[in-house]
Amino acid sequence: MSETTPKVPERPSLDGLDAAWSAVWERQGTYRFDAPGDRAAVFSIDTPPPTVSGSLHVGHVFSYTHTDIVARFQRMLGKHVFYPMGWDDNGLPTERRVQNYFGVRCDPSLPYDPDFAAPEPMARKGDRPILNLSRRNFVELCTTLTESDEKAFEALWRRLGLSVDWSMTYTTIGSTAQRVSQRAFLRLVRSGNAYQAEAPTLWDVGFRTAVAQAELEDREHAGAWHRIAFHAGDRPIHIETTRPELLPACVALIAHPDDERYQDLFGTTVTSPVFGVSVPVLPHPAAERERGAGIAMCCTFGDLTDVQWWRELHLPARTVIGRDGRILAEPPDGLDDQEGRKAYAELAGATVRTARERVVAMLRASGDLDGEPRTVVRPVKFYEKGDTPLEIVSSRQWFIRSVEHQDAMLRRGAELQWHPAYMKARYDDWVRGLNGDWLVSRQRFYGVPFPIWYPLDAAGDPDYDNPILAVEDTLPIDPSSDTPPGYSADQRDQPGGFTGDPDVMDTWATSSMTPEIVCGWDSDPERFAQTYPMDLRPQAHDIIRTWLFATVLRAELETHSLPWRHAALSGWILDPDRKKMSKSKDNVVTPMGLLEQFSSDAMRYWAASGRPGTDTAFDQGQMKVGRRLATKLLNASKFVLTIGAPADDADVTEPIDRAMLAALDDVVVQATSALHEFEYTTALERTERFFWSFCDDYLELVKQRAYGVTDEPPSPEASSARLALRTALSVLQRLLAPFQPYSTEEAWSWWHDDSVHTSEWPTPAGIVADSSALDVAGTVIGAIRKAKSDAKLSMRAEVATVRVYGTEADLAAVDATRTDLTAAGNVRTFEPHPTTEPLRIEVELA
RNA sequence: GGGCGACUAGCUCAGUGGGAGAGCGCUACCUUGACACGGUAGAGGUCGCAGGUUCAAUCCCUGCGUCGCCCACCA
Repeated sequence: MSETTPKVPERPSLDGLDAAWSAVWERQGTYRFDAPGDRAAVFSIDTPPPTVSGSLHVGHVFSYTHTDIVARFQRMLGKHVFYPMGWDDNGLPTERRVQNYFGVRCDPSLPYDPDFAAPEPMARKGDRPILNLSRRNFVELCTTLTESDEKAFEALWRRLGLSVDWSMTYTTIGSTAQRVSQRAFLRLVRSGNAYQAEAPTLWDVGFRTAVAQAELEDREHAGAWHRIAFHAGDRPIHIETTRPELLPACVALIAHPDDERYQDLFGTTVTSPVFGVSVPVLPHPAAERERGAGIAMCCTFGDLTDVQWWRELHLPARTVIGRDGRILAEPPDGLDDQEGRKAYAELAGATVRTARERVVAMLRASGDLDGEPRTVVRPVKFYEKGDTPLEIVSSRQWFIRSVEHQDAMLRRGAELQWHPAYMKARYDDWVRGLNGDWLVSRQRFYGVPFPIWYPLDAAGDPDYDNPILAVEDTLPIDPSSDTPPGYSADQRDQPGGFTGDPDVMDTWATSSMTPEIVCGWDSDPERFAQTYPMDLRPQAHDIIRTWLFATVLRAELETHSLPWRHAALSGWILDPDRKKMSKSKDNVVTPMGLLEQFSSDAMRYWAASGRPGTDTAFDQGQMKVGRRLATKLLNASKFVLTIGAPADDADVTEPIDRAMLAALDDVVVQATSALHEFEYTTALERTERFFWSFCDDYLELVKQRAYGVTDEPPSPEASSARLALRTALSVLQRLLAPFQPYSTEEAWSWWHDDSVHTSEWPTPAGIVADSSALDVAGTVIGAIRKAKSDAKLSMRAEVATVRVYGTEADLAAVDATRTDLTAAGNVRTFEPHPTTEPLRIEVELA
């Protein structure tokens, strides 16, 4: 670091610092990554690319600050910090936002309109008819909107002071991400780790796409138990169901093998009411005797147990619900009864809800509804971004093998260093509970397409068993517009020609490749060697089962290693009432508004108060405190720097000065070790505590001595104080720099040419000193202050006598700091009284 | 049903096998040559409950309670 003659403003202020210093950092490339040629000298961070579907909220400010604190610490340790930013613009959230924002829908059957111009945003939902767009026009619109969102995101991050290298920014829809994602996928296909299958899959009828196990969530949903009679000859067999509309999809009744009530029925058939379909009664151990009537209606498909029975008992499929969530026009095979077909015709085209009402009416009319439906609220599976309950439909989908890698995943989880450590349990739970391979295809538009085509046979049907894989050199490709090798463009969708895979990949299938994308896995071997495996994955704990798991899986499959050494999980932001921060509230309190109101340093201070993994309350009080700390640092710096320089040959000689520096050494050790463990909260707390006592006690005590009688030349005593003050200030500015980059940079700039953020992290100076000078002086000045406060006097009030009762050591400490105490307390005389008792002070005011 | 975490002052949270802490808020006071976006002092807690281990437990062990979350089940 290069010290200069201090230039301190008349009245330091936080106002304007954010804009001024962000511009300087950008201009000077302060956070630019330069490859050192040595992996050990790099600290690489796998930043979470925030979803671009609206705006960032205070929760983002919270967790991204945590990462930045670590990045700044590592940079000051001398590491070359590899810290890119990404935007997750690919995927459903963007599509939904574009649909709602512009009032449009994608219709892939429409032709591309090259002259299409983006419509004005809708003022209110539904204020004009929905506009249908071709896939390509729709994708272009998605790109337009995300680009403007990303600009706003970057502006916020710069304002917050994230020390990312903005020259390395990536997007998950960008060509690099597409290429990496497609290349990795092709390799998985070749190695057999990706495959396609026609299978029952969880399906969101709102978005009309398959979804993965990881994207499910349970929600409390109101329904009703219906007790319905099947018929074994004249004998009614009652089942209970919450989904009577699936009655025409029933393929069997199932009871537990040991259930005495149904022994005589096993192997026989019964007839469904209304629809008159004959179905077998079968035993299966997954049937629970205690639940409902103890005998279940197995349908195509009501839930995952139905799928299990269908599979294990080799039952037929009777699909009645279409991909749009409506009852199919044609009745399923096996529904042959005339009356039954008539009944079905009344359901065709109806929504699930309407169909349910109609089936119940039919059952009531036929006398097969026993009693009235009993309402019940029970958990139902939803797609986490959807708003209708999931259905299960059979469809052709791509999967990535994960079940067979379970053990390897558990081993990787154990290798990874978790912060906090207990978060590993969530990962283990998830891996152990995997019940199927990862479904990665989505029947959507704005995403990375599968780099795959299928030959069409003479009848024009795709040959799914012999997919045509794209050539890796040509990636990224879009099979809906690019032509596969060996074919010409006019053979598209023609018998004997080819067709492109219509689907796109799940967002996680791309974002699980972020380490490979940013480190140059397939494009920059040199960078890859220097940055991968990465050092840190910071992320929120709610996406352990998705992002974290998927990234570990992909790294295992591609590079047979962990993608990073450490995972740091941050918590959520809660409302002051401890509920998860609500959207409505968040719109009122925007992050940019808060940054403007409190300053970036203040917001960062609040963020730093949330420990890793811990949910934290949104607390403007903490922001005020952070602002106070930043202001205090400016003022204390001004004071120390304007009080005058120590003599050239100055030394820290006074016991109290040495004691202060020794205590600071201790703080440096503690803060450093805490930051190494990602315990930034502890580091800040230790530093801050020292800083306030430095200002309120030490500084007040040595003030008068530091001023000195004359400035030229300063006395050895004055020099000792001045040198100690400057030494401590330098250390404190650096200790606080990761937390409060703006105020520390400002104050540092008053006496240095370089940036505090590229200066060296402080190390202990190795000062050995008896702490009693500082401790005893603190006790004495405390007693003096209390006496004055009790007497409701100014702190400047004169003290006649201070009587000190204490051991020889205590009295010696008082003697050593007598000059400082006399000046700071405005004391006339000290009277030492040797005792063996603990230190006691009597103050006699003048 | 299984698991993880939390429970300490009115609020937000540190903390340690031996003295119960910080900040905010509150009360009173102080404009002292960095700072009123400041300073000084004060009031305020049976450390969720019950057992156990220990010379000693807020801390370790067991059980329970409340809250939050994760996973599973959901005919």
